[in-house]
Amino acid sequence: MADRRPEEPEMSRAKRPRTDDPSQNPYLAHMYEAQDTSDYNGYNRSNGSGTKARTGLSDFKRHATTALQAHDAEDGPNNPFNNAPLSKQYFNILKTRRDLPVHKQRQEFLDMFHKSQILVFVGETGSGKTTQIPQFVLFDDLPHFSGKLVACTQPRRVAATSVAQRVANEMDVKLGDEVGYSIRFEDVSGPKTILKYMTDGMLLREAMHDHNLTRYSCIILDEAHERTLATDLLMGLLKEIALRRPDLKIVVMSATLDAQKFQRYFNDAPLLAVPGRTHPVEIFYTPEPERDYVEAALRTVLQIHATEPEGDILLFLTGEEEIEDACRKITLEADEMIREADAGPLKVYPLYGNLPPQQQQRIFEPAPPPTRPGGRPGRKVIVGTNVAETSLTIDGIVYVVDPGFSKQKVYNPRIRVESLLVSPISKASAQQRAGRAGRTRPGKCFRLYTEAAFKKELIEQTYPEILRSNLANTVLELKKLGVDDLVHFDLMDPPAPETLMRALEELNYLACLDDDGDLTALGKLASEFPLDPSLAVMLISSPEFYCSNEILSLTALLSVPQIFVRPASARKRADEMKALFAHPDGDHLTMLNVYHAFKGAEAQADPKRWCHEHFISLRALQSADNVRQQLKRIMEKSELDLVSTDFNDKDYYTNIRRALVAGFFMQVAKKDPSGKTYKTVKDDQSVLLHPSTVLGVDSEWVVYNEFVLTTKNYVRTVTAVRPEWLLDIAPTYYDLATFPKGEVRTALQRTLDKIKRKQAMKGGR
DNA sequence: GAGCACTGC
Repeated sequence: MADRRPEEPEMSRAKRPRTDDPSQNPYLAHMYEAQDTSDYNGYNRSNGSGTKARTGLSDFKRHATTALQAHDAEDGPNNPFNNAPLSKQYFNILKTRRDLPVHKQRQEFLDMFHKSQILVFVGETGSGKTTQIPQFVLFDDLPHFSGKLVACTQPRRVAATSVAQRVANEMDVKLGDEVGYSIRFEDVSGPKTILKYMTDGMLLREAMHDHNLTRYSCIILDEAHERTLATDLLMGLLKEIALRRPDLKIVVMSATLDAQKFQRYFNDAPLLAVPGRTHPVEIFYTPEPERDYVEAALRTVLQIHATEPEGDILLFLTGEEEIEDACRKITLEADEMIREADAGPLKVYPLYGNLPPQQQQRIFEPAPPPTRPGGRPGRKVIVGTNVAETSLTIDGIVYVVDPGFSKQKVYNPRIRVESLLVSPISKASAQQRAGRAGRTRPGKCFRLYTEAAFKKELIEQTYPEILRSNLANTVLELKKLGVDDLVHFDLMDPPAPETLMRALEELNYLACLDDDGDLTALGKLASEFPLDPSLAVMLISSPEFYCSNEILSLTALLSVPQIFVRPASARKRADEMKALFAHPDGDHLTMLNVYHAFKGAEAQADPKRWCHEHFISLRALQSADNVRQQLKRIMEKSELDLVSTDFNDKDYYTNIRRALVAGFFMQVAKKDPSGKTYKTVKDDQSVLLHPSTVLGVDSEWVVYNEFVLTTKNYVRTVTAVRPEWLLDIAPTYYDLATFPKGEVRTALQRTLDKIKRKQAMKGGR
């Protein structure tokens, strides 16, 4: 395969496009959609046909309006929602809005909206659903007359903010007035707001304090097919709220594939489908399975460059290292092709979440021009992770190379470990990837697997997040949301009973749930924090250990991405810098040292430079600062004291280590007698300390923040603790009467005996 | 001796 000459047009023979009935090809479906030319009831009539100027929407009857009425009101001259004169820009945008596919079905939408409390809306990309449907709702639901709001949820912050801005422009209002958004750390909405875009997690938070979501007259769940944890929980809640609140309207918006599943779930709610506006994408498969998907991907990219007409390439790989490696290799090979075969210039861009935003933006740079006038056209290649599948859309992509893999979170309830695994993608994902080739013009998608594999081996949909996660946090949230009977809570995909049991058990040990499974006072408090239960419990307990200021900082640091930067080109220097902050008792204390140094005068004088010099991520620290502020406000509201032990006190660090145990007593490992490996307590998993640790090998007992499953089982971010603290701080979990027999129990028993002897001596004196 | 896809509160 490696000796294949680039100019050989093999692809047309080996990777044959599908030739079976094209109308059955789901990827070409949009070519065959019924040409809808009906402008029902003359609704699409031209502008200015003698309709009088209308102010406001005073003669609109709620849930009995027509598309025509809304159309007239939109034509101005004044803004129907605030009576201000409409701008020229407004009318320009209005014209383009009326060209969107959803516009044709406005009346159809309203008819269904009137008849049904819950409505499922399916719209492919380019249909305009995210921007238009909420506006259609506004003109009929008239939330401002009842003092309520229409909410539209998004899985991601960027989507919530950018769509809100766009819709504010479309409605000719200032962002934050009639149209606003609400995301973590930022609420741009006010008393005038009638349409609020928000993250699904944010609406879930609101539901915790208002179980009926009474502020809202209509809730639109967008991108429901993504099945985020928050969306799944919201769907379950909304199903219940709908019964308690007949006045609440619910619209669930999704991509086509699983529409019927949503319909069924919502008691056979009516469904409205709107075609998208994309170009056909031709799909090619490999005739034989590929052994090495990275190698095959590189080969395919280079072959496209050599043989296919102008157009940019998007290649999907699984992770940062793989991507950087592939970028290097493609660049090298392309340079050779340019030298030896007069190929056009090729620019390669990596794209993954960890990339600084500035570098992420570079993918939008135009493809390079020909090296000389009249030469072969240039091309850009983007090598990206799944971010390119959902979060980011890049126009101009004509070729997609899809090896069929992505890293996915998996949860093993038996050993209570979440990990990332390179796994085959789903059919839905493959379709989404292919669709990226048809945004600006007809494109091609090269799948590096056989057609038979696609049909038989790929699952239909990626498993929803709720089936792949530790549910401790979810269960706590549900309890706080007033869902007492978890087993009968109607989720679209109920998680495995074992996963639920594990979560309940974990929360019971953390004393967030009592033995009846009811929320305790501690549990209620913990649910107020946007944190995992163990972190929340550690934070809430920290005043008892005289170090809540420090644990507050540490909790924030543990909730953001890795603060230590270690570029491949300067590993040694980075390690030397990290050593400056190292605390002999562990990584938690080391992180705290970094934070304190960062907040010191020298670093604050020029934080960017200081971080760069010390191989610290400024972004991570700034975001930790943000999180810290938010957590601090919640602590103050909950009347939790902010205290510190004097830095010169010998117990300063000891107190912090003891507080760690209060939340992480279930994440403790003990060194094996062999002295090399560790065993997790209770689960008896063999683990190694992650090589990034500052901890020496002489620590008998450690708490760890996370499990990392790669080639070996590692525990990362570890700090030394003493066994007597475990017995003292978490007596229920470390109850030796019920503790599994083994080395760990024997060691704990010895510790207990020692404590008893000491006490006896004291008492005997 | 180094393995964090992505999102969210």
